[in-house]
Amino acid sequence: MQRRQRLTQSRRFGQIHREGISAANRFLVIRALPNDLEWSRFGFVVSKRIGNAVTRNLVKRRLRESVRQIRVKGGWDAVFIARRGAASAEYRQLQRAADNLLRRTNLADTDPSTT
RNA sequence: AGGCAGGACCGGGUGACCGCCGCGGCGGGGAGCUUCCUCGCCGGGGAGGAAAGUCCGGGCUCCUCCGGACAGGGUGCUGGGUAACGCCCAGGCUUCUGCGCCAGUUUCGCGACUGCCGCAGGGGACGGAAAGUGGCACAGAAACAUACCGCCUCCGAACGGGAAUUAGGUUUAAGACUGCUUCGGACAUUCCGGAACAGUUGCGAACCGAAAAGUCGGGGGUAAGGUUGAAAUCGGACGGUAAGAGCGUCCGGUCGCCUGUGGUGACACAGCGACGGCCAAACCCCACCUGGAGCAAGGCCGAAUAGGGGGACCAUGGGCGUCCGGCUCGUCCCCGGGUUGGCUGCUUGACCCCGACGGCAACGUCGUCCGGCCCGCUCCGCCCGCCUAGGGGGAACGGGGCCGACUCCCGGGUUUGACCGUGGGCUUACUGCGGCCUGCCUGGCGAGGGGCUAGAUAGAUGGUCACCAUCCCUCCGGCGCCGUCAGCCUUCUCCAUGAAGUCCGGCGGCUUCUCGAUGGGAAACAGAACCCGGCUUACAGGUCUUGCCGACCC
RNA sequence: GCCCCUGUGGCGCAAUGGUAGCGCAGUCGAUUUGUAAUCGACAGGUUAGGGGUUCGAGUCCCCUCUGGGGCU
Repeated sequence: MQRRQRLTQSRRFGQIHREGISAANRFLVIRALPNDLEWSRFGFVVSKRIGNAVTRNLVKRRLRESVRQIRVKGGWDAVFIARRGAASAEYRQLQRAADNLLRRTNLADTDPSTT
């Protein structure tokens, strides 16, 4: 995932948290808000209650890989928040959970021609 | 083989596809005007032994004008190592466990207990308790200043002893005995009896008449003994004493402004003196160290917003106000601070390995602020050149090579002198040999080789597989072992449908061992965030090595 | 990343180095027709864990763990 696809500003995280739309399942929570760019940006929140530094990094890496594999519409900022079960989940379970949330918030690009 | 303990090390490997973050090179595009942004290709790099906990120590940065002292904090046997440390190494002391030896007590003996010493292994925040303050619950006489009981001694008085008056004393005196004299029995120096005198003893009577032990009170001595307690006034034995006491002796212990010897020192040994409870991870005293904050330190850049300070414009304008004075609002410029964002600090360092030398070890050292020459690289205010390209020249820093000088190290030779060791000698003078220091001369393929080294910033190593190695589980087969069945053979016998043994085969099972193979699973603790040195804590599995125990074989 | 604080019965809190306690909650009994209130009795603790100092540790010292807070 390239740098321009990442959320880096703390102010933007707070704005998305306050004003964005949300959805959740047992592994993840998503909050999303439109931006003015042609591409979408993502942020990942994995709190200390998930585990130690190794498992937190592992969860973030797996989430980035999952979002990279899924085609997403442009023009959105989305924040994924890991819930407690995400530490013990397999990679494929996380990928399915992320895909599920992106479809439910209508962010997934279902048209194969616009990739 | 295996087990235990210590030390050192590793912390899965290879490959494919898709991805991430720096670095170098080349190319395209954009901003822009010499540096950024972005895209593509190529090359190369990318988490640890603890990156962790943040318990110590340093570097680095900022703050205080500079310096000192106090407070506060820390450390605490000695010596060494280190940039430094609360870390490391060596040693000392102490303590625990095991073994051995010796002595004592006890036992018929075996043995048991106590103590000294030695060896091996483990532990120790290990200065000072005769500087002061404080604490030591309960129990106990008593917890550090004394003396409750007890023991000994002295004094006192009521008692007691001792009251129908004891021991004893004085007087009187019955009686007894002895000696001498004398009388009588017929006589007698003998036998019996009587009398006088002297001596001894003394029933009885009269009179006098204590003391000790013991009880109580008081004074003094003593610290042996005393239901306690975690701890009891150096421990044990003998002597000694009125009773006792390190009061004395022997064995042992602790301490010391003491003396001697050894050691750099802690300390040890011997002598002398003393015997003072424990607690300083209670206050404290002594010695030493220590300014505070921390990369979110600090520096730089640009923009926006609100407010602050200064200046200019006030001929003007708005608001308050009847008006004036006055207050407030305005426009422009500058200044510094805060917030936010970006850049920087930002990664090669007291680094690691091998070798040599020094050191028991930890660890240290392995050339030079020197001169000259050459090479490569960078830069240029000089020259040639239109100016680029290029060439020449120069400069400073760094790198490499060669030569010289100096220093160090090592080796050889030699002179003088001092010292040390050893020998000769008349134990004096003197002298032989060796060592060491210093001076001079001279020599050296001598002063080494290799390796690693991330820099993210919502925070980079992942996802999907394949194969190989490690371990575990399940299943199957072979070998092995056990049980059972029938048969062959051998031995015994009471000669049969008996008992025992052995081999092969069939069937069933497998706690363990070995080999092959199917399927499945496991693979730890854990993620750099300025950088190092330690400590502590977590950790699957594996490798090497040392010591001890130890099966089997020779 | 850095700097601090806390941990005691189910809950909230005490305890000078000397027997671990108080209130609420719980259980049983009494009282009441019954419940609440009230009264009486009872039970419940590895003082977060480990090690050390001390005769003796919840307390003093060291290490670890847990929960929480602050800086930005």
